[in-house]
Amino acid sequence: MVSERALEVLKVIVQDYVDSKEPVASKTIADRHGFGVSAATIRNDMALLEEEELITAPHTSAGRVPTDKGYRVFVDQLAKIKPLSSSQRTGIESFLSDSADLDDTLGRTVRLLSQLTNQVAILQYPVVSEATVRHVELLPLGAHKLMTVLITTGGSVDQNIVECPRELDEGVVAELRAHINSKLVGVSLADMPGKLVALADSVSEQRRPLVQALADALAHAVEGHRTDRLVIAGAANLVRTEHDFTSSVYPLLEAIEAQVTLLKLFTEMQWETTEVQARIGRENQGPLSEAAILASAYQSGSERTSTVGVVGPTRMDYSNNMTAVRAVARYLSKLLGDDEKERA
Amino acid sequence: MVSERALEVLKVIVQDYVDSKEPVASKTIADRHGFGVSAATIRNDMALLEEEELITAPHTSAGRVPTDKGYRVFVDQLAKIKPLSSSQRTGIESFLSDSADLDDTLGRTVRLLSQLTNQVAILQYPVVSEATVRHVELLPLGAHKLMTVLITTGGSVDQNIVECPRELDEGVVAELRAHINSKLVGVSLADMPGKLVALADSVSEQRRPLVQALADALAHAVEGHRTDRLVIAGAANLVRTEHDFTSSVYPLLEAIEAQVTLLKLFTEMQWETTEVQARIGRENQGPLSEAAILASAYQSGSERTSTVGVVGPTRMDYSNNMTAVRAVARYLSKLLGDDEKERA
DNA sequence: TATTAGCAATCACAGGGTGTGAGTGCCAAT
DNA sequence: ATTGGCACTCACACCCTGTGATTGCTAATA
Repeated sequence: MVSERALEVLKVIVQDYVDSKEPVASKTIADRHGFGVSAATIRNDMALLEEEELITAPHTSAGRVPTDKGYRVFVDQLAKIKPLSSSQRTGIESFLSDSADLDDTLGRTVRLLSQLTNQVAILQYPVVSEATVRHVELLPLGAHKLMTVLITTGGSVDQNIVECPRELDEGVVAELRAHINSKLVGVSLADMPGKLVALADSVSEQRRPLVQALADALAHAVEGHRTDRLVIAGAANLVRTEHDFTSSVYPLLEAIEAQVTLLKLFTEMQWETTEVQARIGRENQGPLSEAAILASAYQSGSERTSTVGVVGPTRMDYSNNMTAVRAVARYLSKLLGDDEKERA
Repeated sequence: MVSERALEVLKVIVQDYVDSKEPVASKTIADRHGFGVSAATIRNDMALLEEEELITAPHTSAGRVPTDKGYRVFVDQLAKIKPLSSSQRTGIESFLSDSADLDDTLGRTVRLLSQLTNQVAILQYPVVSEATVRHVELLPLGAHKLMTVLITTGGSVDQNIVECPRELDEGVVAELRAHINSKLVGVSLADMPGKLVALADSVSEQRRPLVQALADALAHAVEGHRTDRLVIAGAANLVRTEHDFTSSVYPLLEAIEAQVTLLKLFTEMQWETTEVQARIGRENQGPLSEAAILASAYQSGSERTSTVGVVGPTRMDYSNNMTAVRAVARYLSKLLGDDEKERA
């Protein structure tokens, strides 16, 4: 078992190392922090911490560096979530004031988080699967194309383009629009697949091919709606901190761009325990095994939650970044969770 | 003036250097390519090319490397736009088959271009400023929020959220919706600002604050619509080719993410001359001065064109990449330019 | 038992010297 | 105009060494 002081030593090592990027020596600790003990004593504690695999020495005559496990203990037991600095506070508040459209808001938010943390920021799109259909718009694009627009009570808008075999006139389109809306408005997205099948059967033989195509397009929109997407900002920060990764950042950046790995990770996370979760180094498989991910859930509708977070090297300022992630998640909940009133 | 053969030598130097990343020696050229002259002769030509600042020697006993000017001559006079390889052709064709919604199509396309070139691919959103308003939808989000949805004949959809001072019931919303649509449908985006001012004056004193807020939101949508956006894919490729940049890629990646530099560049480009334009190295200011940009215009509506291209190190396979950029631009023109029929 | 001082041992790293080889530049010959 | 020959240059890799930082251990101490 490690002593109380040994844990303090670990804390100091993490903080110093994150700050300086240099392995931390026993002497430095004894000198700079008020432990009131000599370097030799610190060394004994360090030997203990090393036995527990919380720190490691890059080579014989170097100071110590935290291991993944060391960071984990730091995050779980030692890191205090600092209050926001005033500059961070004003940054967030200047965002609160400006309420533009959803895409814009999410884009700004993720860029804000990236700037607050100096890391790559990741934001999962809100998913509102309990939303219902608000309106379906049909929109002719030339003589042979029709655009479907699906608007849901969740506020999302999905567009699809459908090729039409025959020429269309505005009258037919208006008629179809009215018919489709009468059948679909109020239907929940979960029930859409069934209703869409019924839709094609509800029209005359002659119109069936076209309506079938429209139904497919809408089904595609519902499906694409379910499929999560990520908004990413600050990828340049990965390059800036490149030296913190032993291998190339290429596979990491590639994985972030491909999104699938992170989406999987976000889906698997359990939010019962803590507000901000951390995945550190080898706790992640594959290309993320040299990175740390901090993530927090935000309320994106009445029940569903989505995830927002940052990705960076394991050598990052956990306290500061966890604070920022939490603040941004709360901000998003406040902004998007309001809809709850509507359904309550 | 440089001789015909000297130009051939330049061509070989560019090709070899792009391929091997090593400075190209006179002996290598004489050996590997069928010039039928000795290395000494090649050296004379190389001295000539160096005088013209088309190539340069990194140090005394090294081969030669093309300068920015050398790449320029190569691109303008020597690079043949190769036909697409069969794998490239099948890649593009497998995309043509799948027509989903606009965002999805653009996203897929830019990822395709990135894969074809192994560079960062950039796609400017289609802008259709001559579009007119097709429909305006109002959508209550809880008791105090209203979402405006602006649908244009160009097929774009913009959403905005408006805070309402007072409670709203569905009847009022429906009334407003009908009124706003009666005033705005058919108005071109260019005329929108004026019409929106008139809109607020057309309602009763009591409703004016709300309608004014809605008008502002729509104005914001029109404005945001004009503001170009970029879709980016394959940023990881910049990291992969990092060693080709003398300074860090950080400022470059930052500039690409910030978009403004590239948007400015795209706007300034003149498309009368060639189908694919190149901007090489120091021809660009600031963070792009070590990069090369290949870009081509595509038809995004009846008159307006947008731009698609790639960004990479100056040491890139210009022939192949120009081919890919041109092919993708043509594909997009075919896909989006169809609307022309509608207006003809 | 916990702490400390002292000291030998280890090892990364930077600095300096050196040799090698690749490639050029130039000159005289063709 | 082209070529063979040769001296010259210079980056780079290699090795060697000294230095300094830091630890681990041991014996003394509170």
